[in-house]
Amino acid sequence: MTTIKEVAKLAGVSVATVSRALNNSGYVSEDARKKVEAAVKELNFYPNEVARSLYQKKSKLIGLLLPDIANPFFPLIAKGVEDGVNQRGYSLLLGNVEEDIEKEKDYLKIFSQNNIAGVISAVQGNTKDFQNMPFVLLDRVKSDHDFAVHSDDYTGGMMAAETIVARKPKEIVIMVGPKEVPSSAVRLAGNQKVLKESHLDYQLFQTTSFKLEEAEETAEQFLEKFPDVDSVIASNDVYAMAVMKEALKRGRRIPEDFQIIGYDDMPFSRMVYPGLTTIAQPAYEIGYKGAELLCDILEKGFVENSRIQLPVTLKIRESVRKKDENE
Amino acid sequence: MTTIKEVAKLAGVSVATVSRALNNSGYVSEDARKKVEAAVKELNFYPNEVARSLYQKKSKLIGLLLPDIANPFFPLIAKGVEDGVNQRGYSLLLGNVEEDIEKEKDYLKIFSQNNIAGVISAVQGNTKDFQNMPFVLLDRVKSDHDFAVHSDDYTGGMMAAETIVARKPKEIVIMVGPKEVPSSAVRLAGNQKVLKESHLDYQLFQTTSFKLEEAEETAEQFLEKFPDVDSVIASNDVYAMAVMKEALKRGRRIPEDFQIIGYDDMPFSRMVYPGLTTIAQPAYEIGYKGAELLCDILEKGFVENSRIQLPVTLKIRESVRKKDENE
DNA sequence: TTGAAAGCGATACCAG
DNA sequence: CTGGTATCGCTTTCAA
Repeated sequence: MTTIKEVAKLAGVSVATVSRALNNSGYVSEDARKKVEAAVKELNFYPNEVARSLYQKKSKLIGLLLPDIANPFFPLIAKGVEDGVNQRGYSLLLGNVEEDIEKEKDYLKIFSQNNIAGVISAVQGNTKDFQNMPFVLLDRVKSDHDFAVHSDDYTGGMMAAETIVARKPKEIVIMVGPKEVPSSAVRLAGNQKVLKESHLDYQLFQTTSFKLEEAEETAEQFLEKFPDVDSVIASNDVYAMAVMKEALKRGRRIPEDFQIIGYDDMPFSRMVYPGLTTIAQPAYEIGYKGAELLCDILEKGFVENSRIQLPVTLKIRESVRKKDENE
Repeated sequence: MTTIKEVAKLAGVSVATVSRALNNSGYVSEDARKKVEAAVKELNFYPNEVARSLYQKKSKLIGLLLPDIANPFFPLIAKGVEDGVNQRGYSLLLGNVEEDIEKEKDYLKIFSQNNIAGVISAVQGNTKDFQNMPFVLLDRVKSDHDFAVHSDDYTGGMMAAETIVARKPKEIVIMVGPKEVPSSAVRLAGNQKVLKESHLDYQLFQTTSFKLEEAEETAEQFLEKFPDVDSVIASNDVYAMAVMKEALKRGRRIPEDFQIIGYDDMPFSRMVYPGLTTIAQPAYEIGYKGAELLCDILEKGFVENSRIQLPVTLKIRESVRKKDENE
């Protein structure tokens, strides 16, 4: 790697001048600038970020904390975050923490050791651990005063329930996401509001995780417990797909005598047969907006909207019946 | 952040002694060591990686280049890589390059600017661009002398074909992955060897991408071109699922009059109905082994096996017919 | 407008 | 065994 010193020598100026020319800071004569530019080009020079970061006490790196990169919802978020931070000249240090508090702390330490500029987290850990690092929370957001980007879970919950209500449900079961995940509770509230207003009965099935590995077993338990359920509001698309498969295996016809709606709209939800009806969260946008929000905080030091809520959309596919036109 | 200087002051020794104590390098008296440890604990000190990295010209970061993090095969690889490098004290700088040469170059530059220790890449770019960075290639491996971890594509190709051959195929079509991806050609060779030895006819359908977004359109074209195909060897699971859905939409019954085998065994392949029969690549292990290989190179400077080939396994699910027992 | 020099925080050489 | 100091590559005073 060539250094600023070599550039200075070739250009016949001091390293200070090179630095100023490169950063457009302070005065640099047109003549000096040209000489520097020529030298930079000739030597194919690009600055060492580590040295810059040491002096500035701030790197061009942003830490990304994810609960489970194998869950297809998060790669999309990651992609959005990556594009967002790249746009502003930052790169990502990856931290897949698997809902493990210790691992999260380890990563936060590593981030800090690397003079990270900020953290973007989709993990519902203790924000106290972030210490002085600026951070933005994604998706799983506590309802306090943090900077955050999330989607409209309450409306999403209502939309899911309305979709079912409008389709002659006989026996409704709501599959509720893990208690620790704040958005689960909000979605449930949305579900319940609609169901109560429609005076429809429903039952609850509490899950303990969003983990891929547990989906199939949970789906089995679910249908074991509610063998006659005909309308399911699932906790997310992964679990909806598992339930759908289990129902199909048991000979239920979808959507004729078994209908189901998921949540998230993963890339695969439209690729299965029958296509999964679901509430689409704008995962990529959540990531992208989160990145923008953090970069704004980092650069401007303040920000107009510290909480960004993104709309969800209903994707009707084949896993629910035709709408009851009499409604 | 507290620095080594503050630790030295509190411990009543020099920074040099603190450094030696922390790194177990050089001589440190028991007494001095204790004082340092006490001070470290009291101040909750941990070393700044940026400073260390500047001096050593090598950070504890490893760059990870991925073609498409939204493709469910790669998050698994990423998880394996992450666990593998974590184990050895490294962290990951993420680079999702989307099969874009320029983006790959940009990332390589960023990696270099951050004194990256090495690169793990699942992208088939030009290894010349890696310059002096040690690197390990995953999965999509050119057949030259690079360090690499990949799975046994030839055997995988044979297994896929054998699976079809043993199940009374009527009209076979092989969906061939993108020409630029080396493993596609190897798998095809494996397919063809088996098919030729069985004296079975087959047709080829060339795809141009592994991208999720193009799967559905490709699946449509595929069935448009081969409306009567009854046995498909797909290029990967994503495309297999898309074809499966398209076939189901067209009223084909799976597996009675349409059978299909995929490649990869993504997490979702077993969660769809009917379950997708496929050749499982050990994605997590590929990542993990790749990480180990790179760390060995970095630490030992050499390595016994520079190319690691992992076995693939056949996962029979419901998307193919019962085996013809007369074979 | 320029350059010399003092950091940033850690490592490692070398003299004591 | 220990501590002073040069060094890594870059930024930023400050004096000229």
